Amino acid sequence: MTEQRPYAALLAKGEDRRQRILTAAQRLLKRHGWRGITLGRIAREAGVSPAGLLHHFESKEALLHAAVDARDAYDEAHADMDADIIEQLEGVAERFHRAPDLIGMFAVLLMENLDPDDPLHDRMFGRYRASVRTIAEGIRRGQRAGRYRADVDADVKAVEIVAFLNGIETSWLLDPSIPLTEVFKEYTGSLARQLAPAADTP
Amino acid sequence: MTEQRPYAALLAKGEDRRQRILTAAQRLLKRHGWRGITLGRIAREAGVSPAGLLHHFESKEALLHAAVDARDAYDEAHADMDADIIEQLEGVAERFHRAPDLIGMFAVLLMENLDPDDPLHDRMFGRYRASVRTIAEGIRRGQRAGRYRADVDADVKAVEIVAFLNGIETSWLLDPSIPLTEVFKEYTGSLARQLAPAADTP
DNA sequence: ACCGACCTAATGTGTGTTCAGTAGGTTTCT
DNA sequence: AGAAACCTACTGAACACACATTAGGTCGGT
Repeated sequence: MTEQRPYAALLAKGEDRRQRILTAAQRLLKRHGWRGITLGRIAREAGVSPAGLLHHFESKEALLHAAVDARDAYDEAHADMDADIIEQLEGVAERFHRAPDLIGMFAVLLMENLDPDDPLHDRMFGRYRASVRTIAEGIRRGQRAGRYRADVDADVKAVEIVAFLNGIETSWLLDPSIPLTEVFKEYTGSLARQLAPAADTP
Repeated sequence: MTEQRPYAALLAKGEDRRQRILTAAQRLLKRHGWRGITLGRIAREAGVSPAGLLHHFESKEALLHAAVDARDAYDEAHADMDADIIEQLEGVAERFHRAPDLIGMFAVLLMENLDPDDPLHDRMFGRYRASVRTIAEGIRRGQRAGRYRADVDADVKAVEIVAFLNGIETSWLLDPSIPLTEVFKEYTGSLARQLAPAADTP
């Protein structure tokens, strides 16, 4: 595979570089945010000159969007819609370990784009709203099916859940030594007990 | 009170200006973070020139620390140590509304100082650790007193609680229209049910 | 003479971006 | 077949601007 015609090899090299820039950007964005990182630094980590980086991404902002696109693609690939939400939540912790940069980058970017004028504000805001809506919908589905008790306000609970997810992400970024898996298990466990219909509360 | 000797009035004016700079800084920090805001902008909002601002605070970083100092002072004034943690948590929502800038600024600054080289990293990290420790201690105290069931891991639960607090702060900054009070009530309620000893779980 | 509270103007540095220019490979026109 | 035009993947140097900070000055009060 690695022996191709020279031009194809050239293109492959370019694509490889592009990927390296992107992953370097993700790692650095996670740590410093997009205001805290410079094109030069990303370029250096990827082994290119700043101008070389701009050959692949037409501006710093374009690179930023590309990094977020990658996260979107990752999520879309791993979303198992119509599974039980509690089961889904249990799977989230694993994703933290599997794609730490992609996940961690997000919480940082969210905080850097609170203002409507910020470049990613609309994407972030839309994403937040979508998360809450999806989770609320999942709860309601469970309630209709009788799997969850009906006296829980799905919208309020959904906001709580998203808050926990964002918060644990933050804590984990600040202090990677926290017992991530246990905390997830604890939270989803208590969530399950809470949503369970009267009978099987221990 | 406003009619004093001229020199005292001058000093008071200076002190007033300092306060205005500080509160302007807090509001802007909440929205843009300290990397996203310029001295000039803060100065303008406070009605001073950039150089005028630096007359009161010797550098941008000093201003930042002063803003965090204000938050520390606020917290110290409102901490009712040795109250039940769940009751304490219930009071937190109210603080959000009472001092939105002071509170909101914090979550933003936390995210901007993840790296050990960042100027506020040590303060933020120390604060995070202290929060977790305090809450865990509160849970243990309740367990020893028999008010909480003993089979909950206090350290893990404390991490969860802090994550929720940080997360809800984030959500609220992004979307101030969320039902903050209800979400707090929901979370503290489920926490109470979970920590309650066997008998009175509904 | 000295102080606090400022201001305007200049300085210097960091940084995103642009501007040629080089080295190779490919397509197209004659 | 051979040259001209064009492509991708870059680089080094220069540019332009934003922004924190400094220097020096003004003004009123002690």
